[in-house]
Order: sequence, then C-alpha cells, then structure tokens
Amino acid sequence: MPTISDVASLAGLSRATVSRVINNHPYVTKEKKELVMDAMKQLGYFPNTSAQNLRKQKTDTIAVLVPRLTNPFFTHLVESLEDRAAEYGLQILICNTKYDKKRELEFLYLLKTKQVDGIIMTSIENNWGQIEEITMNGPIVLCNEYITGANVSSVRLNQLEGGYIGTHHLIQKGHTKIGYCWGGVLSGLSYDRFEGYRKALAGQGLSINENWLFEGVFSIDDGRRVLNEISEMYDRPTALFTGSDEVAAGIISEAKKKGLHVPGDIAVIGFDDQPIAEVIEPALTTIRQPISEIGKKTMEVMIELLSKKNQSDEHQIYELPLQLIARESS
Amino acid sequence: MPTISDVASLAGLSRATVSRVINNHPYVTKEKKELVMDAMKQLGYFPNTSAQNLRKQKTDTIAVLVPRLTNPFFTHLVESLEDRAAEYGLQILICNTKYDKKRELEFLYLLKTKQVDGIIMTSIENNWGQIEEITMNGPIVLCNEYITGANVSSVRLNQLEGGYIGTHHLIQKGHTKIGYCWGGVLSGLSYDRFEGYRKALAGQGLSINENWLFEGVFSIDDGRRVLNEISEMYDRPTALFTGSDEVAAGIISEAKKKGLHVPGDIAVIGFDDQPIAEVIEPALTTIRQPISEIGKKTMEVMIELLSKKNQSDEHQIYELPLQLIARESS
DNA sequence: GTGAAAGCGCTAACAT
DNA sequence: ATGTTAGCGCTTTCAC
Repeated sequence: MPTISDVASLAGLSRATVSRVINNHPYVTKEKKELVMDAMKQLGYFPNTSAQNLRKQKTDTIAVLVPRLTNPFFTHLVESLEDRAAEYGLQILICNTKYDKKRELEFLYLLKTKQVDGIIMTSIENNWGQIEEITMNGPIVLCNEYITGANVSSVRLNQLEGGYIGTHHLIQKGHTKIGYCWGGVLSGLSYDRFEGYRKALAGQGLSINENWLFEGVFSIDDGRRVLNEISEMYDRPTALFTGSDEVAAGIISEAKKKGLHVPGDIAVIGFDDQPIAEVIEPALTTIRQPISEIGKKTMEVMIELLSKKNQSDEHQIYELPLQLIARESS
Repeated sequence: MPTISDVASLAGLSRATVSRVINNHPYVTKEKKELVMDAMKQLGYFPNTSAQNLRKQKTDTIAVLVPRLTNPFFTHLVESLEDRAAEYGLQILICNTKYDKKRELEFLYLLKTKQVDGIIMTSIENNWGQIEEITMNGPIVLCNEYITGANVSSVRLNQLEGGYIGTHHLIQKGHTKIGYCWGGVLSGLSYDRFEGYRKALAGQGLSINENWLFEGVFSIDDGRRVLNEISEMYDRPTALFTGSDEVAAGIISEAKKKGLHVPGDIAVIGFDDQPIAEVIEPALTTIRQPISEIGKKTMEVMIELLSKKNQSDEHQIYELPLQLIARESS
C-alpha cells in the first residue's frame, strides 16, 4: 500500500503539500494540486485513517448504543441518526448492547480508547454513577431513553404523557381492568410512562392490580407469554398497555390462537407505530413516536457539543411530542 | 488523557514493559506486572486504539455490509455474525448501503483506508469488476448474496432450490397462474431463485407470464403496491412467490383490506421465516433460511482468511440447506 | 505557496 | 526479564 511519502516523491513535492491537498487546505497552487491528484490516482493511494486519527486526535465517528438491533424501532432511529451524521461528515458506529451492563460499559470505553468522538445512548443499563465518569472523555447525549441524575443533554419524548394518553384512551373505551407491560428496569423512560399509566388510572379512581403488571417483556414471543399468563388468571384484565408494537403483536396473535377476540375479550395498545402495527389484524392502536425527528435533533445536539471546545456542564432537555393512533385493537 | 509514557514513569518502568502488560506478553515478572496494573488503574489509563492500529497494521475489525438495516433478516444475520466475531476478539462495523452503489463503494474503501481488516458483503450493488480490485487490500467474503464472476469465498443457500420448492409447493396446491416478486437486480441470488421458479413451472409445462413479474419489491408497502396492481388486472395470478416475508405481509394485509381471501383468492409465499410470518393472519407459508448458521459459517471463513498471510486465489463456496415451512397462506 | 522537522501513542526488534 | 530505539503514516507548526 502506498503512503503519503510515495505520493510526495512521485509528484516531486513534499509530504506537507500532499497532506494539504488531502485536507483541502488553501494556499496550494492549482498546478501542484493537480500533480498531487495525478500521483494519488496513479498509485491508488488512500490515506491511512488510523494515522489521521492519531495525529488529529479525533475520529469523526460517533458511537450509537442500541439495546436490541432486531427491534425495528431502533434500526429506524439509527437510520435517522445516520442520515444526519452523514450531512456533517461523521461516521456512525452501531453498538448492540443486548440490554447487557457489561457490554454497554465496554462500548462506553470507546470514548476512552479514542475510537469515537462522542456517544449517543438510546438505552441505559448501568447506573448513572458508572457512566458519569466517562463524560470526561467526550460528549454523551441521551436519545429517547433517559435516567434521573444524568447531567448530559437529552432528546426525548414526554413518556408520562404517552402512558397517560394510552391508558386514558382505554379507560374511555370503558375499560377499568387495565394491565401494563414493560421491558427493562423501571427508571427514566419506563418510570415516567408507568407514572402516566398510574395517573390516568388514579384520575378515574382506579387503582393498580399488581397481578396485571408484567416486566421483562420485549419481543413478540414475550407478548405471547404474557397472554398465556393472563388466560390462566381467574381475574383477568380486559385491556393491556404494552411497551412496544412487537409485544402487542405477540399478544394479539396468541389471543387469536386461543380463540379470544381483540378488542372484545382483550384490548391491546402498542407503542412506536411500527410497520407491523398496520399489518396485524386487528390493526394496532398505538402511540406514535416521531423517530425521524428525534434522531435528527439528537445528532444536531451532538454536532453542537463537538464543535465547542470547553465541555461546559450545562445540559439541555429537548422534548418532542407523542401522538395516539387509534386503530382497531382497542 | 494519560499515555503509555505516563504509566511507565508512574510505575518506574519502561514503555516497553507497559506495552507487554497491555498485550499479555510473557516474560514480565508478577511484581512488575502488578506495578504496571496499579499505575494504569491509578491514572485511569486506556490505550489509544488509533495508535495501536497504526503500529500493528490491523484493526481487528470487520465491516459487514447490509442493504437495509430495517429489514429484520439482516439484523438477525448481523447479530449472528457479531456473536461469532466476539468469540474471536473481533469488532464489527455495520455498514448500511441502502442498496446504493456509491455508498457500497465508499464502505469497500474502508479496506483501503485500513479501518477494517476484512469485509463481509450480504448484498452486492456494484459489478464485480468494481469490487474485485479491492480484494487486493484484504479478504472479502460473500454472505447469502453472491454474483457471477466473484473470485472470493462465499457462504450461501441454494437459491435455485428455494425458488423451486416454493413454486412447486404452489403448483401442488393446484395453482397454475403464479406471479413472482423480487427486489433488486436479477443477478446471483435473485437470478438463481428466479431460475428455480422458472424450472418448477417448466416442469409442469407452465410458462411465465411477464405481466405477473414484479421487480423493485422490498418492503411491506411495496407488497401493498403489488397487490393493488394485481387487483386491477383482467387476467390475475392466483398465487404469488415473494422475495421476503415483509413483502408477503404487505400483500396479505392489502388483500384483506380489499376483501380478497388468502389463500382462496390469492395464495402467497414468503421468504426468510421472520417473526412476522407467524403473527400475520393467515400465517405465512415461507422458506426458512438458516440465518444463525450462515452467519456463523461466514465469520469462520473470514477468521480463517485473516489468519493466513498469503492471499491465495483459491476460494470456496459453502452451501447451506433451505426449508419450506408450510402454513396457511398457501 | 512550499518544505523541514517534530511528534501523535504505541509496538517490536534488538540489545543487554 | 527489561530497556533502548526506530518507526507505523499522517498533520502541523515554523521557517523561508
């Protein structure tokens, strides 16, 4: 592989001049520039990125942590982040944490090993205490997920409102026995969404039945599991608020398999408004998250942070709107 | 940020010794090793990856090119590749080409700029002529997708058989008017699968109706589009072979919307056996691809290639089995 | 406008 | 078993 020196000698110029051409610096005459370009083409030269990164002390790469790559919500979010990053000449490194504390921590260390200039977290597994120390090494921005005590900027949705409008919708449909499913730990996003659920119930003088609370529910299969648990209950909920469209789809599919009618026997409400929501039957009532906008805003916040040298402690919270999409499952 | 020199002076040793500890080299006494470890911990030291990569002339990173990250087939494949890579201490760089020639080429250049040690392609947009030159810079392995003329190893499925068994199944169900949908260009994978379709038809003395061939069909929405086109035809197919479960799901969903019965009015067969196949109603007849195995095998081939210094020209083709999963949509 | 020279942080001969 | 030294490929002062 040719190096910058090879290009320099073929062009009859110094390495400095070649470097100026590579980086589009001014003050290089047209003739020399062409000389360099010709030499580069002739040799099939490409600059060594590791050398550039080492010298420049930056990589123009942002790590994006996602909890589960097979969840379409996150791949759509990643695509949005990626589009925006490309506009600013940044690369994205997709990091699949699999909801694992240790994997997350290892990815966060990418900032310490200088493999990335910043990190966007769309999920949080560790306590903020663990993570905070890493903010010394570069900007971290929270995207969608958040956590109490985090002293970094975040772009998020009003999850309390999301939990509220979903639950309130079910109540308006006449339900009083409403179950609730969520994924990981009840903190940040999940906590607020649950608070919205609780608030909506309380507003109508309803209280929470602990038997109808299901945690660790992430996937289609988890949804099936939940429905099976319910169908064995003596006192069953008549409606379910779920944390994702996939879970809702699993519940609906299993309900039909068992001969239950949706929404007659059990109403279901999803979250995200993924493509699957319109394909399943009955079509899914769900809460639409503005994925594209949240990705775009997050990357803009990151760019802004990258541009200022002094890592000031001030951080902002940007909140985007949610929307209930009423279909047939409720 | 502390460097290796800082660690060395704090430990009262040379940089070389610190480096030996970092890389788990033998011939370092326990006492010195502990001295170094303590110093590293005390300083919060992490080695600079760019410097290591530059010096070692490798990155222990493999680029994985996928055409569409939002297609669950590819995220599942990526997860499988990732699992295997982790076992060998390799990182994965996920590259979303979006079916774009230029983006693909830019990702292939990662090999020239030394950002990755090898590339796994799960889709191919450019002609092999464009790509071949890049194989000089490191190993390229084809995964699932393939293309005629490629002189690199590949792990794939017998797509001709896939096309054949799917079509034959429809014929056995009594269909003679069978349409066909596919995504990108008809080369490699798509070509063979189409050949299987053609062969199955020919075996029964049936010929292809050009009006029932749909190209550029990738997503749920594309599937809806296909069904709408069909419903306006005078002479309609009674069955459709599709290139993915998503497309099939779109067709089924739209058919039901239009009051058509599946499989009565139109039978549909998918490809992949994604989770959506069991959630949609009627459940989807589809061709299961052994995603996990194909990912695993591909990474093993890559590891093997990475370990041998001389890039020999010999290349192998590994073929894995496909399986028809008959459900209710056919 | 261009070149000389220093150095980013690390590893691997080689020497001891 | 440890240290010295050279250099991976590049960018950026500082000269001129």
